[in-house]
Amino acid sequence: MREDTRSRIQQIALRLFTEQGYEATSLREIAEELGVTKAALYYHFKTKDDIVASLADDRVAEIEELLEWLRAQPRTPETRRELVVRYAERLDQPRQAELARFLERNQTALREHPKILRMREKMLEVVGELVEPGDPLTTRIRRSLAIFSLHAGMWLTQGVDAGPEERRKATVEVAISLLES
Amino acid sequence: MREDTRSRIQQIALRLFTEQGYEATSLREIAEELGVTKAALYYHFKTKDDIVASLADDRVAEIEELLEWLRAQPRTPETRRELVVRYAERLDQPRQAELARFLERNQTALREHPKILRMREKMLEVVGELVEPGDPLTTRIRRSLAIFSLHAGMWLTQGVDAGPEERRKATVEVAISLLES
DNA sequence: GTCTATATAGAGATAGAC
DNA sequence: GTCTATCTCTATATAGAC
Repeated sequence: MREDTRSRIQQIALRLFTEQGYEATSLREIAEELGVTKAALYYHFKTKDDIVASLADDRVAEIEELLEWLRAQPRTPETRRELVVRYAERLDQPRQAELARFLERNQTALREHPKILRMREKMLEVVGELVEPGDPLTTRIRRSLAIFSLHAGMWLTQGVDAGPEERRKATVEVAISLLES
Repeated sequence: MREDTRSRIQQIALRLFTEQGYEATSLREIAEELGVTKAALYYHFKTKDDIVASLADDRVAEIEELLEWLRAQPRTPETRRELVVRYAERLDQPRQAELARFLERNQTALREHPKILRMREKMLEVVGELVEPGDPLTTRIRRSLAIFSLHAGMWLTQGVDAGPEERRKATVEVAISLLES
């Protein structure tokens, strides 16, 4: 039982956008990998932009879910640690990892996309929940960097002689240490 | 006494590539801002790719200079701190800042560009000089993150009620703290 | 060193048949 | 839901005059 075509388009587009870049990937390429013609894509998505929008939606939903959870918790060090762990877990799912990579790597090309702006806002809100108004600037930077480092973590340890699980654990450990002070 | 056209092309291209993305910026736009025709650009640069190459060269040269200095020093905590300070100073020059932003934001579009590959190698070499073979994985991550955080620093503190100098100082402080352990 | 004019290619998108 | 065929636009790049 194969997946519906719409999902397959998203999946292939996501991979190609991530590998080659959004602008550098044509609808022809996507169609070819899917084994259909360009015109077929237009039945499922009104524009190329719509494909991006559908992808960004998934990521925004994930962040919003985390944000909702976060706001329902007391603002304690334990909550912040728990957020980092949850964030890392979500980011560890292959689909979310690829989505995040795509969105990071194509910031410029997508800079004015409404869905991307919304995602950026949501991320700022997450970081906002991690700090108090009176916190020093260095604390703000460190806490933001905690989230940021989860995205960078696997990249930073590439080429190191260690398994993915070990690398993941080390990344989370560093992120958590960035929450202190 | 106006600058030579070649430099002006680089300058305008760098700004547009950074603002809009490499693929999204056409030679027509660059020529228009410069006040000449597309054809004139081709006198100064053989291809669009050549413009990128000339830009990347500047950045690679800067990193290589730092790397040379670094390799001439003893591998001590003091040297690492000094590197972070020097790196931050270089990154604080407007041209290097813009170059770095351009190269970061267009990683995907430029992923196979020889000059970009070279730059990535050089960055890995810098990080390599900051760690010892026996260091734990978390140390590796933290030290890499120190450099990384200098790039992210100003972005992470955007919207915060603090002057650029204060933000810069705080960023360097966090970066240096990441070197410990 | 910059121009006009043009070649060539590929993009996103649509119409209408099946 | 997918096809063929085609429109329109814009891109990189080049030739050759001035």
